[in-house]
Amino acid sequence: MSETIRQVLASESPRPSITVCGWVRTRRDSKACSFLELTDGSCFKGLQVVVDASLPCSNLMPSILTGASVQVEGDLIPSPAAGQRWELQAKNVELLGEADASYPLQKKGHTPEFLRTIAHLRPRTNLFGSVFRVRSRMAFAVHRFFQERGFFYAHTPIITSSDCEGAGEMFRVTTQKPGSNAKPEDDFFGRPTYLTVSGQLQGEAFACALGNIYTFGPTFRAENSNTARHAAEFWMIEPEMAFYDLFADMTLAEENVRYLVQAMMTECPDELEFFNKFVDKELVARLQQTLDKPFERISYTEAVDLLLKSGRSFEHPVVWGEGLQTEHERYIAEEHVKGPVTIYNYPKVIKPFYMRQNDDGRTVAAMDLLVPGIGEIIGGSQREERLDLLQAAMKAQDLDEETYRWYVDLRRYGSVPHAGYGMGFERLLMFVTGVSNIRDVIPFARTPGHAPY
RNA sequence: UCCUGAGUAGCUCAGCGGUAGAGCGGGUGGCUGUUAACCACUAGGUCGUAGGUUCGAACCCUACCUCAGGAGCCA
Repeated sequence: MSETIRQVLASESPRPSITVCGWVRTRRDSKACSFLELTDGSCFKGLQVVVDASLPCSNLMPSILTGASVQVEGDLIPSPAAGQRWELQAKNVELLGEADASYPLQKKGHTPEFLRTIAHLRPRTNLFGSVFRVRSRMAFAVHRFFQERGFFYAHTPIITSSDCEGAGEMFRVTTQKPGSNAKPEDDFFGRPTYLTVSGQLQGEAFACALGNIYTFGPTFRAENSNTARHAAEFWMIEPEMAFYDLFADMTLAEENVRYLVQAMMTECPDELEFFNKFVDKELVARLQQTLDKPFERISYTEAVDLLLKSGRSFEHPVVWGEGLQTEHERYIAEEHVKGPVTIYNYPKVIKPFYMRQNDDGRTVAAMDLLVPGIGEIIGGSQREERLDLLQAAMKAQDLDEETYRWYVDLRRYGSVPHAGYGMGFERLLMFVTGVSNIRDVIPFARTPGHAPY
């Protein structure tokens, strides 16, 4: 049975006769021996394998090029040379799978853009191996955060007939043939159905039964968005809490981000060091500051004021009642606050019907958590729990109450104050790794005109 | 979808009207307990696609395709 390189490198003492499998990162030949740098994805570091030229298997060396897969049997000994603590003195090397000179991954000089074109091979690189190990760790940390706080994991549907208003264009789900004129009533579900853009509405039903719940699953948006921060398929974390108001919601969101940053720093030190060195030299400082300093909170109205008083000329004018533009959000997070900031109480005219109306009559209890470099990483709100006000908001936004009957029922029977938010998992990963394009934190990214794998 | 920029060797790029170049990667030889090893030689290109201008186009013009950055939409 072979061991992972992660296990081997953690050894406290030399160990005879172990077996390791992996891919050759590079081979260097010397007079008396060859050096293989072996990685198996189990950790950031590779294992140096030394193959003595006198071994029968050394005649394999010329065919062991970068990318080849091998199984090595040998003794783990302290490395006599600088650069690594342990090395594997090979007794036998078996070539499992050759990689010829056309193997696209070389020892240096690859751009993320090129690696995107070989998404099936890029996890073998330092950068993407690190990203996807971190992705796994962070996903587990998300569950831990909520489970430690007594939240229940709710599986809201992927196929849905309800449009979570304001969340964006939806992908249609149908079994009808292309070009068919069949009515929705004749389709598989007897009504138009879509891939979910949010589990929030169903999440509210579960929060109003189990108390605190969260969802964590794939989400789909058919927007023709071509930016470094948008994907057509992404993973979203959506907690929903009964008896929470907006401020409790914001506090949980802040703790959530901080917990995950802490997890990144304590659980992925090798990857963090690599990202800080090669991807974003400010990363560690920025993450540390996220832990050290409390997040600021600024109301939308205060935000508009400080933008107007900033003396900065923005491309888009700052007007109360209109959405904050990216340049405005960036100014607030990156220059004014210089750290994570939550903006809350937005004008109701720019927000969806389910957000709770404030007493001023013109704002709703909504919040966005912005982080430097990424922008919005969390968007949430306290939900409108008052039946009459919810119905009025639906009417004002021209929504058919019949479609949302079950949702309105939650206000009809034992309605309670409740709140929740959505956190973009990939945006979180961008924040904790410093990787600047969402396509590089998803294994096989889906964006407009692009789903080749 | 809009704006801007870029597509030249397997990869990263130089060349910007007059014989297609370098580094890395590959091959051969040398040297060496090496560390993105090193030295020498060598193979490798419809210069994104299609038109056009010109005696002559990788280079100038037009359209299209692809990618990137910014914007909108949002997580």
